[in-house]
Amino acid sequence: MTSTPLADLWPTLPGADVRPEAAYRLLQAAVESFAERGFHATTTRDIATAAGMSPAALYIHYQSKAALLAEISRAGHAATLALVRGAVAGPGGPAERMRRLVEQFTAWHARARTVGRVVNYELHALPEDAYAVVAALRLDIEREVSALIEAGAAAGEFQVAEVRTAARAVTSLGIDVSRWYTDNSSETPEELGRRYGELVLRMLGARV
Amino acid sequence: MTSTPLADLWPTLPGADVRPEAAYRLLQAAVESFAERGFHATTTRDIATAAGMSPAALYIHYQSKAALLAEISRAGHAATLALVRGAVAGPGGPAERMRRLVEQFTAWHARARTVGRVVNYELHALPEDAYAVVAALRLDIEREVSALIEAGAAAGEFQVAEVRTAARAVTSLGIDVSRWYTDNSSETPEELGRRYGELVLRMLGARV
DNA sequence: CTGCTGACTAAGCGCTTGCTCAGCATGCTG
DNA sequence: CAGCATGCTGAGCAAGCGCTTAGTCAGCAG
Repeated sequence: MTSTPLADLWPTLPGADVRPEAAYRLLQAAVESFAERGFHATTTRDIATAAGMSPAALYIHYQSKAALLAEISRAGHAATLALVRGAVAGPGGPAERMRRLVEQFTAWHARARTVGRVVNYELHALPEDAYAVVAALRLDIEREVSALIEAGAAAGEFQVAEVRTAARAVTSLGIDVSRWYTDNSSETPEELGRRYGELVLRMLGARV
Repeated sequence: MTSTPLADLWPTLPGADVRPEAAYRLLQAAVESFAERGFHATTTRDIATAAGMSPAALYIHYQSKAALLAEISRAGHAATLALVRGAVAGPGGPAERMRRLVEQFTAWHARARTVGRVVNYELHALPEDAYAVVAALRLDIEREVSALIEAGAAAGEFQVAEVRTAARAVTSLGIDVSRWYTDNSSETPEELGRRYGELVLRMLGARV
């Protein structure tokens, strides 16, 4: 069993209430298969079998294999954006907000690494229209981080030469966690989050 | 045309002298196809056509589609390890060596991003024996970075709470560059390298 | 010229893929 | 009870896959 794939993640999402239990099982099976083998190496038989059904059942709940990927990617990005906005909107100055953002962003990419892998590394397999939706969400995430760094620089809490580069580095660190984090990793997602929060604040020139 | 895929990279590698020109063209075509679409979404017809041959010609120079991937991955990892060792072996104290390492590591992942994508994101498609070879090289890379951070901490040049986590963050930042860097990126690979070098030194608590 | 070699192609084999469809069990409605 | 919708399966189709095979042809030694 992988740890906390989407059971805690999906139901709370706006517009992502996966109604029949069978559809949810298919979604879960697809996330795990796509994360492990990649979209193209996963067959519809893999997904259906993992969900305890025949291949034909998949097409009652989703239009195609690609539609499953699109739904996973959309909901995963929406969840990430919500997490980022929640952290930024909380109390405190830019440094405190940034620490919270990195802690949660990092912990999420460790805990929900299966979803994270699909979300970040299977973009190229998305149909064009689904990609457009997801690209807009990614831009929003980047803008939130950039705005926070800008605010910190303006307040004199951060010293950064280039806001865009710094923002890239911050999101990059978090995203890449979903690539390398495993069950065998010595740190819990929360520990890793705290340590990354510390590293990022120093990177941004905040007095820690 | 993508920028500097392997023309400048391959011939200098130990044990990777791709002799017949046709075999080299196939390798180049495979790198670009795997980077763009992924291993499983790339067909042998794609590769052969891009190299200006019929599908059957591929099997004269390589045993299988997977053998092509294995060769790309092996040589790419060997090149990265050589780059890391070169930077660490150079003159100066830990901070100076680390700056050089990050500058070159980052610039390489931007410049040779097609190779970088295959090397870092297609590991799961490798046959078991090829994976073992590559895993050993990756461990060597991680050890070089960890040792350098340890040396810096011992010399009082770095302040790090956890060496392993810091090493992960350093390599992670560089690797992820190959995911997001494009021809449209506003910074050159070298500019990006210098900026990342600065960020990493601050992250490690060095006085900059 | 002959005989041979190594790089290559046209054709296609056996298999797997994403997806479809006729049919069946179940449970709700009148 | 009939009538019908829902959720699902077994069987299988057309297309495309990695890879093989038989054969062509340029180049070169004798």
